[in-house]
Amino acid sequence: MAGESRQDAAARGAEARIAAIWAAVAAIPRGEIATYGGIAAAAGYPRAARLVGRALKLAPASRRLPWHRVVGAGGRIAFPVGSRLFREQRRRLLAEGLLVVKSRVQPRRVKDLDALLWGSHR
DNA sequence: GTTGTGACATTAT
DNA sequence: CATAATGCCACAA
Repeated sequence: MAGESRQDAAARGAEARIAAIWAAVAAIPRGEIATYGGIAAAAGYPRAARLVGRALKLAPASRRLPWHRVVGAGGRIAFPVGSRLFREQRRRLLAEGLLVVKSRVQPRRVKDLDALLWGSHR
């Protein structure tokens, strides 16, 4: 029987990786973020961060992936500051209650502890 | 088959 | 903070 070539196997493997990455991205909870490296590791391919970027670029819009929740190391948005995609990602993150300052997503932090302890109560 | 590039990361300088 | 060097995977020229 016709065995598959190495290239065929490689292509098949690539599809599996892409699918695993899409699944990992889809699993990011609303209001939270993950890094490219983290997604790669979660998908079972540590140190393949670049693959994540490629997978997202190839993802069809119909997939409705929360791609905006994927950021670079240290919470950095991976697009050039001011570019169309940069603004789009920042807008979506802000819409989920995340704070974005200078191309960087700020760590989740209690907004106003005083209010939580004293103010909102009555 | 080699080279350059990319929605990246990590470490060193 | 910026650069450079490596590692990683896929793809185009």
